[in-house]
Amino acid sequence: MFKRALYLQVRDVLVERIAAGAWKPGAAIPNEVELAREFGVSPGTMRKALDLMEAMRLLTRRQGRGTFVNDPSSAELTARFSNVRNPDGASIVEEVKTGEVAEWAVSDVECLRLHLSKDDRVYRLSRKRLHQGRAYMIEDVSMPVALFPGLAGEQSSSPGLTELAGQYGVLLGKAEERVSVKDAPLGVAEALGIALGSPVLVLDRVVFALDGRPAEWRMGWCHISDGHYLAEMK
Amino acid sequence: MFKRALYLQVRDVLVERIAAGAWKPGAAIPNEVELAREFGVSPGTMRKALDLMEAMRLLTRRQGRGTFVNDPSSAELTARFSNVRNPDGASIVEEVKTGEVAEWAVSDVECLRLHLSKDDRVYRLSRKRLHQGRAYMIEDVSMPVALFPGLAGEQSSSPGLTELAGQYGVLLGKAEERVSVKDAPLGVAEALGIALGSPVLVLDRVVFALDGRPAEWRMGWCHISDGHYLAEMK
DNA sequence: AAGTGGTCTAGACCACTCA
DNA sequence: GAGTGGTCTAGACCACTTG
Repeated sequence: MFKRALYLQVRDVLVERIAAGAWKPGAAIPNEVELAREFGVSPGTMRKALDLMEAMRLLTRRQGRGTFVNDPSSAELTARFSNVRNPDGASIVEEVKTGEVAEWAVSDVECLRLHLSKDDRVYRLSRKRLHQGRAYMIEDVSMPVALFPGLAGEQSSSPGLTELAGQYGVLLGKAEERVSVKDAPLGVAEALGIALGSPVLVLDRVVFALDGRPAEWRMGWCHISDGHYLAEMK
Repeated sequence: MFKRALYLQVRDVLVERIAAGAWKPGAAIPNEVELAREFGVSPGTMRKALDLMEAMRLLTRRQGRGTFVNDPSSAELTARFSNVRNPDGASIVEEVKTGEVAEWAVSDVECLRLHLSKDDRVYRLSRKRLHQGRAYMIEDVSMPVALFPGLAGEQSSSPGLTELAGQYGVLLGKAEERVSVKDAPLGVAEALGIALGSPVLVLDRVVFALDGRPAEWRMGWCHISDGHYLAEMK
């Protein structure tokens, strides 16, 4: 018989509580000893559970103040998966134009990237990112219907992934991005205002939820004259 | 008066012990209670220090067996900073041709990337990476003389950074890589066997030691027909 | 059976924040 | 001064590996 560590069980309950919205972003949660009493575990065990949640970027603890639920749609957490940078290394301050959301049957690539079956469905939309009035990236985005049910009907122009994730109780974990160089096809070249066949960075990214389910697949075609893509490795 | 946490002080001593080679890669270190006794701290404090070192990839602990020093030149730790991948996502099995090592005065870019002063000196070398007999990347590498004193004299064809770091007691931490697209200049095009002006991925990478000092700057020009650069974000 | 790391407990005291 | 998280202690017992 397999016995899951107590601090992991405690963490999972607390994570679920945040995903369900029982504790709102920005709010303080009960202090460590109180939580330990509620769960019937020792303070050390509760502390270890909270340590893990801080590492998952769900909580922020401040000595003398308390423990707070992070806002997943905060600038910091939203920028976490955007690696396009200015020459000086700063994140690009940008304007985003989002197209309409529509529901479709999955394509083969979507099956692969989003770990779906042939008969699953996805929402698709496209975006254009501008910097100083010039388009520098266009994106095709796909999200599983299963994770964001009823998305298409609700809002014609969708907010970003992090806002959606917050609304639907999907907690985001890691992302994987495949970067390559391709010649710009016609639609891309027109949208970015560059010559047909100019080389562009192709950014093929999947964002995963904390439980490992893929939450978003995005193909980006990016033309930055002076900037770069920044990868950090630990 | 500022008091550094005990477990951090303990960790620093242990890290220094590994850097100095007092504990060899692959060897087991004393068990937790013995180490705790030696340092005059409680087992819990020693455990926290060891936890941190495991997160720094310096140690591996195995329940029932013991705690072992990681080999920094192992395949796993060496591949950590190489993000070029095959279409199937696997790391490219490769052959490397390394040029001669020579000592130079720093250039402006080296000053910037390696955090050096105008009058510091660096070792430079170049490499060519082959896959199935074809060159897919050429690299210009610079390393501070201060971190690897006497490198040029010792060996004409240098081993990789991870081996050097092991020899010189430099423990590697994180890396930052700037990725962009450029037209291949003459030397690059010739070396890679592509047309002059073909677009290539430019990989501008700095590897940092655990203490934050830059240990290596590498400019790579990479042409992969079907593969990609893989970035993971946590 | 002996030895290791992994988990869990139940406290104590310190450092910081804020009213 | 009251309340919070951060550190530290000194044990106990469990799960796993090896001889």
